[in-house]
Amino acid sequence: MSEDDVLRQIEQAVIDHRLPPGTKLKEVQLAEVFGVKRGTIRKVLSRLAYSRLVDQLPNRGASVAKPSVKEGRDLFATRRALEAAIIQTLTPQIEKTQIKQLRAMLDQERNAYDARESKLALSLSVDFHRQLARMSGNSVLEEYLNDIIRRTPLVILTHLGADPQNRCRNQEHEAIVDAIEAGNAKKAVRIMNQHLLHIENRIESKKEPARADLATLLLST
Amino acid sequence: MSEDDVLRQIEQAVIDHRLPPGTKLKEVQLAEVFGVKRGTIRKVLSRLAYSRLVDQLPNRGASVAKPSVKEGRDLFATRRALEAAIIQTLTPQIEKTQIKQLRAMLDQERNAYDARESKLALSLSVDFHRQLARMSGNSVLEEYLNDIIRRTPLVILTHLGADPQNRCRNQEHEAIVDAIEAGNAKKAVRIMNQHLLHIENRIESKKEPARADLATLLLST
DNA sequence: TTCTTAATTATTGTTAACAATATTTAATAA
DNA sequence: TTATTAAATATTGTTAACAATAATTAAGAA
Repeated sequence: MSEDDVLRQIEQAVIDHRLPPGTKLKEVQLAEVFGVKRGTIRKVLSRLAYSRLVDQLPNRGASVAKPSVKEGRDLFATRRALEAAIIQTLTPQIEKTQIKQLRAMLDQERNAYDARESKLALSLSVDFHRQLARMSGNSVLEEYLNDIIRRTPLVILTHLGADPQNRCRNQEHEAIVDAIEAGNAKKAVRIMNQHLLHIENRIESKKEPARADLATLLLST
Repeated sequence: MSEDDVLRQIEQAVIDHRLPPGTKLKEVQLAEVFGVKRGTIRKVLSRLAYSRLVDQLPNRGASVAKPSVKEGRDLFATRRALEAAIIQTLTPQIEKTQIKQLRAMLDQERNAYDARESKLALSLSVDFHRQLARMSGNSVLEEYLNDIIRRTPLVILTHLGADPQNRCRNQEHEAIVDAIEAGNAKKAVRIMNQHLLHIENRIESKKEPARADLATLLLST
């Protein structure tokens, strides 16, 4: 199993919340599980740390990251900015064949939904956002959006749990493509913003978990 | 010398174009130069590769990245989107003391310019952009902007050389702060866009260096 | 010469042993 | 008991030797 394989496996385990936030990631243990040397694991862990999926402390190893509510909010706000830029770039230049391709993806997504294939639907829904980024033709926008997309499940999981409500709605995706096809970038951006805010607001409304501030806790009675 | 020190030194060497794009970065050589073990260099190189400052090919080592014209364009377009988001976030929430702080930075910047302290002026000019990001309070926006800022000198150097024209203009920075202070985010964004397009268009106008496509080269006579 | 192949050298990649640090357990004293 | 210290264990970090690959040079054949 290659370094990239190990990376993907751990990433997927985080997304599927088989590895909940805070889980300690021990090097020898992981090396045994995946049948690779410890050096491979060390490289993978530092890559995951770079993309903020794990926290690393010197001499104390790595653990699955626990993004704060603040980080979650900031992540979504940044995502809105990037997705808007993607739509504004894509809309005036999109080709008919690309519209068709997007429609085909939405059909698949809808089918998965209807068939209650929850996991597949989620994955296709993410693919839709990735595909818009790809079609924009701006590789840097694409790169950063993918980065954010990788970080998003951890935020949602940490603060909202695996509630099926915390997902993209298929109709909104369709409305976005409609607006793009009509050449109405502003409208597409507006729907995208609503679309993201729909999830974002659920985080927003959660309180930051009470800081473990001993002084406050003891004096508050 | 620590790992982070080595990273900074190499980064600075790239910015100062003491290490021009394409320069091979050999591990033992670097290890000797900085007086560290090869392992340290290997970690630094993979970090630099992650942030796209160096290219890494399996079994063929690392070299200073040579971003394409396309990548340069994409980078600037993304930067405009992020800087716009930063201004839009910052403008409605900025405090008087922060305005003062920005003004003080601009004074320093102007002084450096007037004193022909070219290198210092450039560095302060970059700090201005960083500071706006910081003040926005969105750590993810800040993180991504810093990423882009790190990549920018390489793009400029590769495609425009060390021409002093390729720099931020102090007056534009002042106009941006004026608009922010007036609570006019739209205007601030407009100026920021012009500001960035001023440099961006110089890349834009350059042709992509003729692809070393042998077939074309041979058949074109 | 010019091309091909082999040998040499240089460079990157991997590994296992060791070192340093953190964590847990056990032992002792109050 | 509880707190404190010491020992044992577990975990991460570093290193130097080795392996694998690439690049260079030398040698030989056309």
